[in-house]
Amino acid sequence: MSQKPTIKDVAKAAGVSEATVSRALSHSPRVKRATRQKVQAVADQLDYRPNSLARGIRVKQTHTLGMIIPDILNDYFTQLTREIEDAAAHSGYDVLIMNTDESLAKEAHALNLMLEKQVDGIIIASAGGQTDYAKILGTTPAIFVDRMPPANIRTPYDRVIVDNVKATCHIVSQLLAQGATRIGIINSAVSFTATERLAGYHQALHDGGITPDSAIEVAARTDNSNVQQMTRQLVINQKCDGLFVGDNTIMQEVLRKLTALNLPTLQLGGFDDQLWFDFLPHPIVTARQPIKQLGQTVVTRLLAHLADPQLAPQEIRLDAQIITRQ
Amino acid sequence: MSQKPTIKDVAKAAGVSEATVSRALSHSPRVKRATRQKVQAVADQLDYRPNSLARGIRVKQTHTLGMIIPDILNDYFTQLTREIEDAAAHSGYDVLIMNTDESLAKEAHALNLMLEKQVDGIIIASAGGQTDYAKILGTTPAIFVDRMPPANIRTPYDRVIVDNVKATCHIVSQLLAQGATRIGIINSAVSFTATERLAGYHQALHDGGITPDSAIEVAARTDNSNVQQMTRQLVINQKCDGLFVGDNTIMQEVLRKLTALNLPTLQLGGFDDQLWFDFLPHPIVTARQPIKQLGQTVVTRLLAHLADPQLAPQEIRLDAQIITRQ
DNA sequence: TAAAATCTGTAAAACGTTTTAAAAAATTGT
DNA sequence: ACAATTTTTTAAAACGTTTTACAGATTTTA
Repeated sequence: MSQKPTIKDVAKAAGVSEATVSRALSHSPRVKRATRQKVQAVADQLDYRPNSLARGIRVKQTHTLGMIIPDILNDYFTQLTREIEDAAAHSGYDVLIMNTDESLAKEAHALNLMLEKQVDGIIIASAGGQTDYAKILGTTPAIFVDRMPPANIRTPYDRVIVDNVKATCHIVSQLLAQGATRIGIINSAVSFTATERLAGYHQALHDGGITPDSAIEVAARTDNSNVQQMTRQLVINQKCDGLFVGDNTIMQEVLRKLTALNLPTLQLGGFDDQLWFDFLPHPIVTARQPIKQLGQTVVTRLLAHLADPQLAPQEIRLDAQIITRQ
Repeated sequence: MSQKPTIKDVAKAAGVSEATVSRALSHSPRVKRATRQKVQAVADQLDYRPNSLARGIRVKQTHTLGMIIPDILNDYFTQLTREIEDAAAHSGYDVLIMNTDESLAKEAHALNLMLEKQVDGIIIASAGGQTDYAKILGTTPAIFVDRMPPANIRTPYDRVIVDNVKATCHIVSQLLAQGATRIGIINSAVSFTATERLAGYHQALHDGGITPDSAIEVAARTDNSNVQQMTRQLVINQKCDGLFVGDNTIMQEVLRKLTALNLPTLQLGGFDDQLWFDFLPHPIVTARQPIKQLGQTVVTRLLAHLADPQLAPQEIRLDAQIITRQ
């Protein structure tokens, strides 16, 4: 029946004031060694745990960061999340993670929730709409990672992202070097990164002296089962001997189709390396993002903004690592 | 410069008391239509968002559940997390997710944090130590999923879990039916589920009239790179023609070695189905856990306990689905 | 040993909400 | 028109902390 003990209970049991308990437990120098120990003992004995809600309301800080990701089932984002958690924990911050499922409604909900919970700052991998983040966020600091808001939206925030153009250009060039002559591209229809990856693809073709052919440039939604159809279209009808897939999740469906079609000579490239690519019959060329570094950079910058709200926003680009197999 | 608006600001701007604002925004019937609309308008205009910390401290409820998972990179747990988020959202609850990385220290930290944040209930996939959860949790309701505390620890909590014995027995029997005669097992050394899966393995051997051989029963840590060595030991030295792998993560290393060894006739079985198993040269037999149902059950039961703290704890077992390929 | 300085402790205010108790306003019945 | 009732609003208390301003001890200085 006993309710949770409060600081008042501890104070009474230790024969001391609430203020002293507070200070004793937060290792303030303003309490004698002896009393601190007495208070600590009583607190332990009662299993007292300070109510961080009450604390948060008083000190106007929660030591919590919010993180918004569009897809918790996407390996890339779970890895990124883990690195961000680590980096944050290192600085004494906790991370409240919310998954938006690529839905703008859920993203809005998540943002509101985080603001109501008074997170000190927010890390956003955007779901990609025309959201006016500045209006929603108000004075709360934020930072974007991987998925940035569209260019026509004014964002006074930092952005941390991999150089998609450069990386994609490398991958496609590598496919060309491996002998491909006609390389198709299947891109994500929604995400911010798609535009950049398409640019990189074009760059590589240009560097290789190849004229782009819009017939072999397609965009798909990740939940679209006709990715398989598109794959067939490109490799059979259009006779592509190379294929670049611009999205993690889409890659799965492409592989499913390729497995069925059994085309051992197709040159395949994609973004975001997966461990299990090693076990596939097809040697895939990928860009491995420097996820740890991304995570650390994000946290470092966000904390810097917490410390100094005047800090000018900037865009930080990191290089991906190209993985070739065989 | 402007600080976040509080209820007081809204009250002043709307020419009404704070109490009225509170009631207007929470759709209490005790405020006139006209005033509610006026208040709502002012609140919108000021971008007012109630401070849920303050609210939580007053009503002693946060409408938040905590969820503790041992490995955010393990597909099984991310999927489970997602289902739990969905189920919780459906009942108006949010989920605070924390990853323990299989570390008891991190698990303890996560538990404390959640309690301090006053979550209404906690969902635990245990990291597997001798933790006295009842002592830590105090009066906070909790429920275990997948990874339960060891049998020697008294737990007055619900437990939701798949029938590992039965599922493993099915898988191994299937491998036998497919022609395997000597099936080795590589199990996780740490997790709770390992014991049960070993039992299922023995059951299947017994059913098939085969005498177990402890030389081909090994346990590994997921971070242990000599999983590859163990694999070699079993399939080369011990001449196993079948292999059951009791853990998701360990499976990856096994596959790496098998790819190198190139043994097309080996019969392979594992727990937790992965989409990409479809793309592998080896047809793997797996148990697919009813993750959606697990998630829903967990949330339903936990909320039931919130509503009625007297509810007797019980263990709920669900059946896994066996997936055979080719 | 008195004055000054330093430690250690306390009472009360503050944080932003919700809710209780009571007052004010509107509505109803006669 | 006025009492009785019901509806709407408010002032103040409460939630569990931290912190400010102050006071009582203790130590240092001269």
